Amino acid sequence: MSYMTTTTAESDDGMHSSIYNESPADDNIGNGCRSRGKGRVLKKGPWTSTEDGILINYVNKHGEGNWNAVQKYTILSRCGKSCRLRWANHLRPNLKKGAFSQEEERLIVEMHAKMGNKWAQMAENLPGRTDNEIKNYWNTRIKRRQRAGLPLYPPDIHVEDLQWSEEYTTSSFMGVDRRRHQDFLQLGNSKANVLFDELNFATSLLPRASDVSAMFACNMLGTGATTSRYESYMPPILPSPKQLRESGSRFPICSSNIKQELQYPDHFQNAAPQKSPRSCSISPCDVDHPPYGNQHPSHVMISDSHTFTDGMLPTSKPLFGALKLELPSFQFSETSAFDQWKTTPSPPHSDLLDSVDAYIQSPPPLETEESDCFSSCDTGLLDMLLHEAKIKASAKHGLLLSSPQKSFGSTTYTTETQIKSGEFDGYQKNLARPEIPIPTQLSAGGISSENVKEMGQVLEPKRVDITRPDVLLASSWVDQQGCLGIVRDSSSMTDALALILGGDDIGNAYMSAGSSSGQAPRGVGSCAWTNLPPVWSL
DNA sequence: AACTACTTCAACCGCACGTAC
DNA sequence: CGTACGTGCGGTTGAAGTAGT
Repeated sequence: MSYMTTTTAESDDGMHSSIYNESPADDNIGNGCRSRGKGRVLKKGPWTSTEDGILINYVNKHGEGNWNAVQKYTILSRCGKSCRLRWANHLRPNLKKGAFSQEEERLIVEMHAKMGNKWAQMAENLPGRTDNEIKNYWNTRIKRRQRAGLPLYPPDIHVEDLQWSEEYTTSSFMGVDRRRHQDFLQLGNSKANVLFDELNFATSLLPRASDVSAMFACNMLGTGATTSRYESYMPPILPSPKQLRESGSRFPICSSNIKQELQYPDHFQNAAPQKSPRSCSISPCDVDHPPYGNQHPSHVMISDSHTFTDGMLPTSKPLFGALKLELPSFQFSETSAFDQWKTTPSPPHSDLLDSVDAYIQSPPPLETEESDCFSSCDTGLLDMLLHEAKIKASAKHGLLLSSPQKSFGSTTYTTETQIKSGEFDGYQKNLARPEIPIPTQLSAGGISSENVKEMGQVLEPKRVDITRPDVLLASSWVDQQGCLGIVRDSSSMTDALALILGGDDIGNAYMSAGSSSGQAPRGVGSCAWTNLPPVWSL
């Protein structure tokens, strides 16, 4: 960075350089980021690899939290908030980068319907995803929908659901956050009964939380997780880009009858018998593929009349749009700084995106015929039905024995304890990389349980991805073989090394790791990040 | 190739809350 | 009890990238 200079300083991290900010933004230190400590001017703007390394080192040494102390203990001239943000959004282990899978998108839509712009809470339920990521995704989605003149939510999401959930869900169903909890405690009697009902509702959900955890586990497994009942949430068949393009096709609505059978996890169906209108879910065919008929009486149409209130939506304008139909997450986006860690090539999906553009730009006619729906959905629905039956049978045999480690809304579900089936053995062994790339043709062509089983076998050898930074950070070490020529940011990394290598232990370890591979020199940066010894835990 | 429009996303900002003193 | 500080959250911004002309 042009505004970076290095001078000499000392820190207890043994780094002998100081980073000063010559950015013109220096004088614009905001309230939340007051310049403190060592009389430094706090740097703003994009983070460099050097800074990342320093921060990672700090966290490994001192743990998360106490972010303002970063300035004290390192040469990093960033405010605590900035450090926390950087760590949380980009550096912490087990972060999942790349496009959202359809399952994740579905969850986001559903959660947004339930809680509104509670990005942090949503992130808790999307392991590896950050609130910022979800927020960005959602905002993008809204823009798309606005442009396309499409409803924000699939029509299955009831207005009542939103009203209810907006008011209470975050403190009952999705976990008690600080602010809502206070509201909860301060509620007068007028709301107490209602709230008590909701609490019962929420409580009734908890015993079935294993289902939810399984859902998330499946999400994390990223395969559509065919052994999960929640596979039924997935659109059974994705139209090919060509189909989309040529037909201006939409994902049809599945009939409400079928929805009743398939769309609801049991805990949704059973949880609120007196509040059935509040059930809030999305049919398999609806997620991101909104039908365009007004088939549901409570079809949510965001309009200027503020159908949504309480800031449920960030805009009062019509919120419409179609979503891109992306393949399941491929861990790292093309633009991610970490994307070069991936060892498997991204499947081409530009066609798919193109098709979505076409899809967006050519909204289908309003009339949606059921026959259309079934013509597109029928095979998928059969698959779903069959598979649903399988799932239920499997579940009875203890296929999904797990239970969440914490309540639904207050934790990130780990998958380790959730999947006991032998069918998931492969996944269990590779939890560090829960998202398994799905070949385009498979994901786009519909996934049956058998398909995914096969996929699991086929993909098995690739599951251990020791090149992922989060794996590296989470695990203690990756041997030299982990250096696969992956360059995180070779130029800046070189700078980083130049900075870090001040004769300190870290730098030495760093250097030795990078140079001992016995391979032809690729440049220091090319291996440095993959060859990190347990240096970050020094 | 140059320009413009649009999209994406990292980072910032202000505010609210919790905690320590 | 009041204040300062640390942290987390949601909204917003703007740079970089991409697509279209």
